[in-house]
Amino acid sequence: MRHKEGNKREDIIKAAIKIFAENGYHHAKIAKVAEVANVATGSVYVYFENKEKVLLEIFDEIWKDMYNNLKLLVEKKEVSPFEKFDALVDIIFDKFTESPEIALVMVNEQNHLLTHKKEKFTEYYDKFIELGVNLIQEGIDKGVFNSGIDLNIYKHYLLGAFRDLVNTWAINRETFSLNSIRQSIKYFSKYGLCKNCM
Amino acid sequence: MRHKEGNKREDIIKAAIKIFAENGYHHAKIAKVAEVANVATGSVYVYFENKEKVLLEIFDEIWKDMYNNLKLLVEKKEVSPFEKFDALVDIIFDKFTESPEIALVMVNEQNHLLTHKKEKFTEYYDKFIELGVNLIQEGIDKGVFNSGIDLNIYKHYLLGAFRDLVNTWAINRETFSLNSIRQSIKYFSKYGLCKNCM
DNA sequence: TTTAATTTTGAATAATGAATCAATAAAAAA
DNA sequence: TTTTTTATTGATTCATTATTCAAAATTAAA
Repeated sequence: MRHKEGNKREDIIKAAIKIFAENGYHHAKIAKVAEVANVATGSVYVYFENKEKVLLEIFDEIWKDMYNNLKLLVEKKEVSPFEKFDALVDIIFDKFTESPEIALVMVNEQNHLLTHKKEKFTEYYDKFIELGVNLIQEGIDKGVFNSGIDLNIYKHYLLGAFRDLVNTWAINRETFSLNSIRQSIKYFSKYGLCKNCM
Repeated sequence: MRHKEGNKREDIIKAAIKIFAENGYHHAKIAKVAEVANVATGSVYVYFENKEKVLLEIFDEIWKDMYNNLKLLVEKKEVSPFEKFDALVDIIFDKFTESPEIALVMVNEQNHLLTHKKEKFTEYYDKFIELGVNLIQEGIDKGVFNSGIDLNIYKHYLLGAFRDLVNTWAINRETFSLNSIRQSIKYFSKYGLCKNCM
């Protein structure tokens, strides 16, 4: 009997990220994804049930990876809440530095999926958020983070800020350096707008 | 000769906001928009060149309105930077309180339009952002806002946070009150995460 | 080799829905 | 009232593209 040759599944995912980033999910054609992946159109449907499942799979892989990184971080006892917060920012930025296309797909498509999901969105997203919230709660408990913070609201505040900034960078890379954005997020998040307010 | 009866153009816009919010722009059908607006499918194409122009018109109206409100605010000499900042937050939240559907359409579609625009996105968006940046710069100049802030980055930070929070509220209205989110944004923006850091 | 099992293919299909346009309706002017 | 002009209609067209599936290709086992 015949064996599956190469990593067609992986090739399709990579091609899909590229094409979805270029055109947006809705304007992306499966035929084009297949072409870039160097497989036949039909092969996409051997590996994935339909177009949306390809997108969901992309998100699953991304959030799974980021969740695993965050899990390692959270467990470290010797690291302070401030250092952990910076490291959390780094986990996300490192992922997007690795692939701006992923950043674009996330910014443009994740929200729509979360809002109109018929399918379950990846569990790793929820798990990631949960760990992030724990991390900040730890800082509050230790008395170094502001206790006036509503964590349920704060997590969206932070995520939203990320999304817009990463998008800004991804479509405008000559103007913004990813590193300056990374540093700015760390700064704003900690110190806020107000000078000498506390 | 015949006169245009009623406000078909307005009816179509209103219906489109509703339908785009429910299904997302890409899954929304012009036939359905026409049905909700109580006009024939063809009438949509009398008032708008194509589907995308309907969406662009929605954004134009929203940002025009918010820009005009912000303009009035910025001109007030007697109001402090802090009060102005709170008022800026209120302008956006008031718009979304007025119509959660608008919030959803903005959160889901604006980014994609900005990223992949062939058409020019509404000028009022840029103008709004510009005024917002001036407002914060004023606070820095007067010595009450943190001068370490990179405004070009901060504007996206703030907008992004808005987007995610408003979206969270719009799809999850039993859990989050719009007012608590409004207050939280004002709080986080001013004080940040860090306790006694400054 | 031959057969069998499985993968890969891509042209054909089928569904979708944006956009059109010829026909009709309504109001104003003659 | 009749004519003219403009607005409205919605069934139809037509391009697009996700998905299918029968045939071809490939490899392993017999």
